[in-house]
Amino acid sequence: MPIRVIYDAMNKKIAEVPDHRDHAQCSQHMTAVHDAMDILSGKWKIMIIGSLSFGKKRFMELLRDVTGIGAKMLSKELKDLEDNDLVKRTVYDTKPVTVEYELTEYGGTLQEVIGSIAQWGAEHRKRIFNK
Amino acid sequence: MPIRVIYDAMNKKIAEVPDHRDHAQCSQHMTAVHDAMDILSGKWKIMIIGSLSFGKKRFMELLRDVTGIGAKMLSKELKDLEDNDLVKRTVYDTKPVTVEYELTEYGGTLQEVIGSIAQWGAEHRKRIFNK
DNA sequence: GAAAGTAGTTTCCTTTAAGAAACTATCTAA
DNA sequence: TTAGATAGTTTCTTAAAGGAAACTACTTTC
Repeated sequence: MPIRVIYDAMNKKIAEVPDHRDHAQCSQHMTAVHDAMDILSGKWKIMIIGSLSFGKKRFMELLRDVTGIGAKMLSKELKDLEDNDLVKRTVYDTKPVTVEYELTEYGGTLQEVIGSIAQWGAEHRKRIFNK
Repeated sequence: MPIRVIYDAMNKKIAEVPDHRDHAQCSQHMTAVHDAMDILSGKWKIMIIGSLSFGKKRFMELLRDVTGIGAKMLSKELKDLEDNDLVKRTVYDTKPVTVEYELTEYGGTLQEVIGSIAQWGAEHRKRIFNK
């Protein structure tokens, strides 16, 4: 809990109290961060979204594109993304079946966030290398 | 690897080739994301930065503020953040010792990123609840 | 001299994330 | 009829993250 310091008229500290105002604001912020990180954290989700931002992809294409991922992880991550309405899965009744994955419009809104993360990461990398 | 489709003058597909252009661009993007996520991922780092964005804090204060964290994790995460020049640790020669943690100027630059994550997270939460 | 506060560290344990390999089921082309 | 491609699932195993509790070492206050 953040502390709020109370001063008197002479600007002398008279008390420290838990700052519920800041705390409420801060914990709302943290909840929001947590909600987003649930979707962004882990080794693969951002890469999958990144790959899909280039257009529709089939399962096997993603398996090739997203370097290093295995079928199990890909399948699990795609399910998670679908559950969160970020990715749309379409099955075509061809033989053998074709399944296409694409970003939903909502999934597209993540690109801004990812962009902001990437931008900071790029600056950070520069900084580390020029040390 | 993304695929680039080549069309002839009649706009008929004549070939599909691996798109190294997109791939190079994309993988640079991914590296940047990865660099940033190294710092942002995990259960605690963003919360610690969030707490420190309200001002300097001492170890025990952080232990109370960052709900649920234990001393071991806090100590480890603070070291990581210090190593990355995001947090500054100052020891005062009082008895018992006082140690203060604060965001560096560079650490402050993360607030924008975290803000963008939080904003998306807040919208996401609304969306989930209004379903 | 015991209790409580400072700032941690150490040890042991559990949980979660992730990966490798084998397997299912269906279909096509050689 | 056998190999290869589609889109996965299942099982087994390892690696990494995280947590609880006890412990260090020092000092002040009761």
